[in-house]
Amino acid sequence: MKKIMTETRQHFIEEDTLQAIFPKGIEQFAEIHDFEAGEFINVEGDEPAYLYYILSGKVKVYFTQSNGKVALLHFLGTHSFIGDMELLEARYYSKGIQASQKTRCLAFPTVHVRELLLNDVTFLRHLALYMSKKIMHNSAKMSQSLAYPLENRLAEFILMSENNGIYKEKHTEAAEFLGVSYRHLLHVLAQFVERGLLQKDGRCYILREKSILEEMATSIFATAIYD
Amino acid sequence: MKKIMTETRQHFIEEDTLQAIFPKGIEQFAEIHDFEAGEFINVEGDEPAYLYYILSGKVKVYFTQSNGKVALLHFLGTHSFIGDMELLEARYYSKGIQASQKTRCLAFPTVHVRELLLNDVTFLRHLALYMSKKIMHNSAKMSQSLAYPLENRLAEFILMSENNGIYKEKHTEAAEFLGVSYRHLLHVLAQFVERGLLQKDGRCYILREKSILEEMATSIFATAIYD
DNA sequence: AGTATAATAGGAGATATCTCATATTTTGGA
DNA sequence: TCCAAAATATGAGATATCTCCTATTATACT
Repeated sequence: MKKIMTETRQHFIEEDTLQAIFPKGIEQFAEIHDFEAGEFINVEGDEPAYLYYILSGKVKVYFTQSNGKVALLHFLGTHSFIGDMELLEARYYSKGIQASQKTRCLAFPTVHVRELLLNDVTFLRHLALYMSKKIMHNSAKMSQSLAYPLENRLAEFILMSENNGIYKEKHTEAAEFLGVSYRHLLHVLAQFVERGLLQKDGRCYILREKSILEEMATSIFATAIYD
Repeated sequence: MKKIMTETRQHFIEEDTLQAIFPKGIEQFAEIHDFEAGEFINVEGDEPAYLYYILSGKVKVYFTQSNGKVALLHFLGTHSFIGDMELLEARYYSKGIQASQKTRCLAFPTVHVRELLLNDVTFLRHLALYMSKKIMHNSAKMSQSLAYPLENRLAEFILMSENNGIYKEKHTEAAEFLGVSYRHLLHVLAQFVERGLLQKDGRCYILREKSILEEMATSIFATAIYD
């Protein structure tokens, strides 16, 4: 992880969008953290020291279940918060957060900004709105996703996690995330290869027919409620 | 729907829990609305005129999908909000809300309380916390639910929607909610009857072995993350 | 380096679930 | 009152998905 220093930092913090979200006076605490793909932003169980706001990139959220299996819970992209729940109520068990691509975040040290943020009406309003959108997005997704076979959900997952045309998630994690057996995931992946959508290259897969994958994936959301 | 008048009203509004959520000065706008089972609290698409806070009972949230099918989205119980998203941002398309049992709500006319609530730090904090819990609950549920066959999810659904030991949801709606085909739902229901868990009585089902149903249902949440 | 553990890979049979087809009954208006 | 639409029921065959099994690599730890 790399922290960016003053001049460049000012540049980001003065963005209009950020003015509309974060209160005056928070600039002095703002840092900018850059993470490489694969780097851990937070280790599961650790009290996160920062409230992050994603400026660019994408991260994965992990959680270890009681049976010891690690489950990929979801992805977060630009304009998402990390550590928002812990900011609201410290007792929450934090999850593992890993950068899935090169990711740049605004980072506020929790101890310094908690008071300020939790007493700022604009920030709280934004946070509530952010969460309400997330809830709607989740429930729309959930109700739809049950209705489609793995083929469609896998297409979406591949597009979500691909980098530069290369898909290389661990099958064990993908299976957990998609809620299917490892065996069946392999089966459908093999079908994709057979149909020429993917090309296997060692342990990775090269996306050969992105447009078809997109078509299969978007059919899930053709009837989705919210964007 | 019945509105409750002054003396009784005061009684509810002075509850400690409510003091901790809603700002001073809101009492003058507070109303108490009672709904009978089956009564509609909000008609889909109507701008809800009230922000509701459920004091007791249970409601169902409906949504009409683009294909015209009506889907049961979820249930809300005590301490839940109705109309919170619309309070935050009016443009949201409201859903249909129907009382599933006798339900009593605190009701605040949106036009009168929006300003007050959206500028109250305590309320916003509570709302954000409420939403963050909902998010966690949803995602825990989603990740778990995919992993279990209909048998378990149906057991949970029956317990959730049963009243006085009688289950009488429409099969079409239940199938939508559970994300399975109508045919399969009937199949599993028939199994339940055959095993003596339910007893068919005309168009209703009588719960015969609630403890077994509970066991099947809770097995879903044995490894759940949050309560 | 060597060994245990996790990840990859694929076969085969069992289940869960879907689709389609068809008949009957309810229900909500014209 | 009657009709069209929706809900209930059930059968049969097709698919999706699971479980169990067995091998073969990677990976991590000693």
